[in-house]
Amino acid sequence: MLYQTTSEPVNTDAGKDQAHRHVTPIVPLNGKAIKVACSSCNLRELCMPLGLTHEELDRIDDLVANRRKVKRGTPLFRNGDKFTSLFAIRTGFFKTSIASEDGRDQVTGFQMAGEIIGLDGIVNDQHTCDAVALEDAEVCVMPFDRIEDLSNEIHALQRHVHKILSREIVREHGVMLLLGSMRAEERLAAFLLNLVQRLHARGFSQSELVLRMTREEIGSYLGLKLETVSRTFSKFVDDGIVEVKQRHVRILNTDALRDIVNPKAYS
Amino acid sequence: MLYQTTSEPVNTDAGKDQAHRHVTPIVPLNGKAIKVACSSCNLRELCMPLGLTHEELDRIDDLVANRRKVKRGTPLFRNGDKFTSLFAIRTGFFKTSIASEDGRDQVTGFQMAGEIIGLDGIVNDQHTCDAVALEDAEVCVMPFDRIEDLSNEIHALQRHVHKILSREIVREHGVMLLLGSMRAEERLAAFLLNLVQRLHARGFSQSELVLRMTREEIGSYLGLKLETVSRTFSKFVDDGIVEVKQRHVRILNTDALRDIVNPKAYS
DNA sequence: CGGGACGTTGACGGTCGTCAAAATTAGTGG
DNA sequence: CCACTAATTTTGACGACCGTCAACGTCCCG
Repeated sequence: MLYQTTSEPVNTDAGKDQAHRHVTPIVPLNGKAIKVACSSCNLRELCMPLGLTHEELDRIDDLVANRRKVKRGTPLFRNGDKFTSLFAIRTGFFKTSIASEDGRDQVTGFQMAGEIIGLDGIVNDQHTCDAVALEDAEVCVMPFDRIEDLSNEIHALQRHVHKILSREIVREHGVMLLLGSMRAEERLAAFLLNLVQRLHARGFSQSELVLRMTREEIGSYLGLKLETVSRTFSKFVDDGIVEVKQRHVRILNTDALRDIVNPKAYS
Repeated sequence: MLYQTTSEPVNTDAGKDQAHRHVTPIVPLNGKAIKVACSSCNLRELCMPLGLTHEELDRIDDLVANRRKVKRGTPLFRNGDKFTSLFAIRTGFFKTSIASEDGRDQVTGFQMAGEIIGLDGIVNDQHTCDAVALEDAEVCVMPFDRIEDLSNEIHALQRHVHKILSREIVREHGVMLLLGSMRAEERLAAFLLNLVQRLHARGFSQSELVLRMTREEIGSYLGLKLETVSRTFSKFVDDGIVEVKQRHVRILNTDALRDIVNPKAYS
């Protein structure tokens, strides 16, 4: 059998069975959360620029106005909401999606700890997508006018903001390639490789992961119907490439997944 | 018949038969192009922030290091090129595309006068897509370090840069929706409506346009094969929605196109 | 005027969407 | 803790949409 019990953790690294457990918990002090401090946050290297001076680090702490908890299934923001802040994910897992007038919707991304969410709102001072927590989450609220003010003084921050925006553009180019030219198996293989790579960068296993989203949400992201996603998972299992037990996935053959994404890549 | 001769202009507005003819020509002075000046450019409202003071406008002129002509079929930049500058399109028409390792490629956008190109290069100081002129073009070269320096002093410019990046993210969300959930007819209808809307914002007709790209390039952008694009055009013609003569398109029924994109939108 | 790029159309097949039913799990309230 | 209901997932059968392959037509440019 794949796992002893389905409720058992999947991650092999002890102490990391819960997603993002390695994040410092917030200790209440007199019933109030202690001061937010990027400078002492162990996700800093993921969301903040490197190479800041000590003084700059202190000032960066002011970026975060407060933190906000978001319960699973609850929106962090919705299409049409006024845009005031970007959000850095401390813990939890989000999806962003847009809806067309006639009710179609498209998941535009899945975001995890250390990633920045809300960039879509800058252009019209209003969010154009929904961001929903797929598990209980906590985010750092960074008012955008503070970001703009501070990035005038800290050049590395200005540069960092530009890079974050540009990175999102490049990421979406990749999704366009996926949606525009890949078949179902290629899409799902690329999706799994991307997820596991990002999780690994956060200290999780390279080969095991827990999907936080439904088959339907995966399908929406990949431009497939949920039945196709399910069938494709089953095919991967038949081929011995992965083991799947509900949302627990173990990758048995990473190279096979890579070959699926890149059929004719010789090296 | 549709047009008297195929070489005749399609745009109904006299004096705008050539795309972007309304752009001020660059007058050579002593064999050298005259000084670049955003402050006197009639595309300013498209690429630059509004509401600048006179003094700020003068400084903005320094953003553009020089201009560069790009011949049809020639790249403005290529994947892997070092990133130094953003480019504002003065005249002409571009496509941007990315290639996967195994040779697939995906057109990620078509850009016209007043639009900014090169945003993908910021994150890793290196371009990640190819930008190729689809007709003879001219761009303003804006070194990105100048942009960053100047946006520290001119708040409206900083804000503007953020909005341009965010706008591109939102645009790509729309493309993802199209690629992920629309059928061929819907995709092509959305494509035509988008193109004609952008052209109209530049003073061209609301109902006629000249495609600067091949069926294959349209197909790559829309996630379709060129035959499907061609067939879908033919269907639109059969249905009396558009007239098509090669790359000349006249939209006869805009509402029908909207209905195709948004099948169940009642109002 | 000739060659090459581009576009159109037809026939056919594969991939994936649709519809349906059943199985498994998760969530809720007693 | 358990029972019950809703949500999610799996699997099958079938068909539509679009990709593939091929042939032909048109346009453009030297």
